[in-house]
Amino acid sequence: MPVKKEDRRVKYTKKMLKESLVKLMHEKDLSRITIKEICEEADINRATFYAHYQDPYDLLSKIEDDLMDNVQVYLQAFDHTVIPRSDTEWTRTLNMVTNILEYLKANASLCKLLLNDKRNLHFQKRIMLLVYDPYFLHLVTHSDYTLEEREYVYSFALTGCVGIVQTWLDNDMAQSTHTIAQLLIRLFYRITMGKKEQMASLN
Amino acid sequence: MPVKKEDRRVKYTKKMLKESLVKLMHEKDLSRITIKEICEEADINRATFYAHYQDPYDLLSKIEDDLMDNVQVYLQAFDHTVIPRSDTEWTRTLNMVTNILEYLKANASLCKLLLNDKRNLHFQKRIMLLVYDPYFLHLVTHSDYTLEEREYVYSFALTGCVGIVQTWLDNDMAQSTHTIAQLLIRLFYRITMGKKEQMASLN
DNA sequence: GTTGATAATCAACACAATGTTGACAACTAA
DNA sequence: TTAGTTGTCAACATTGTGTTGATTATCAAC
Repeated sequence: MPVKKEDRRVKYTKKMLKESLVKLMHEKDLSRITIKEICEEADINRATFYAHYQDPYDLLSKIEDDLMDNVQVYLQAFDHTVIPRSDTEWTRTLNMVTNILEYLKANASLCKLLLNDKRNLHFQKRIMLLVYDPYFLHLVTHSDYTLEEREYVYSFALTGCVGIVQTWLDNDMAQSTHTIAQLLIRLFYRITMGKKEQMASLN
Repeated sequence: MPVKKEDRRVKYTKKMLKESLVKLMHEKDLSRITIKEICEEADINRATFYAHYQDPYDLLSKIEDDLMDNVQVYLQAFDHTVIPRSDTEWTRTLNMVTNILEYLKANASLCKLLLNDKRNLHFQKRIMLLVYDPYFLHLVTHSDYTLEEREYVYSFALTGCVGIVQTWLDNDMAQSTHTIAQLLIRLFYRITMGKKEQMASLN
């Protein structure tokens, strides 16, 4: 994102403030966290906070951006314009989704904070969109839904996936990433593809 | 909720504070709204605010409760333990969902505020649960999903429905409530029912 | 109606958080 | 090493918070 290289001090300040907010969010709700607290915890002057962020919500959104960037890495190698048809292609899709879930699991503490907040679906959807949005156009053109329906069907499938990941985190990731990845893909396609497209390999 | 009858003054105070918050939320984000502002707008002393609510978030949750109560009315007459099988039963289900959507449409201004906030899925899910939770047990026992899968499938379907309503509100309710209700029911059952249960009447 | 116990409202207070300034210090690139 | 730029911070005025005890409205019982 920042084109120009960041000052060493800025890097330090931002790192400290981010860590501080995450720590505080484990203790209490964001709405009860003050800028003063964040700065005291990070041992950074409050005025410096204002030099970089508007308020705690703004800071949180930057933490979200960081996580998004990391997830993005797993998608770089994945060609989104291919609708899986062969066994090999299904395996590739499954691997990609599994990798992302593995990443969420490895960073469970932060992810639960960001993804599992019942009052904050916004971020969850952003993550899902990262994965599925490039698919959309290709998928719907192969379905038997009417044009008007397609947007809603997509919305259903996308938000549905968010719901699964939320529940998985709620259950402390009791199921394997592979199991969840399979279920995610299976349900997503069960919805987005038309009847004629239902893949035997998914059932 | 309140067993005892409320003082006339209390009714007035709560009404004013709620209206005030809703008005302010049309202007700016909840995180930027202060208790002082709410009270000035409502012309109520700040100390009185504290006598009834903790903070603006608490007040908002009470506004949500009010809306929940209203939606609940549409469900009273509806028997949740029946899985629709006959045409008549499907029509009853469709009517119930349509009625709720009509209510949301009639209160679009408030509903968009509560339901369409991308950062607040919590309330949306509450509404959906109101409708579908009683169904759950009956539905999954008739599906071909494994026991482990059922919780996730349900979560997918429920959250998916939220996504559709959000999108509908985003589109300024361009489609008829009937169209959306049909799609909601169709997709919900397409997911929650097993293959063997797929109803011809829904396609 | 009048009354008296109960409960809600509010003005005023002490304190805590906010947002901004201008002076100083650290960083970078020449 | 140095000059110019940029980041940090102490201190200030302002605004918001949460609580108290005095005051007033409500309502049930008479």
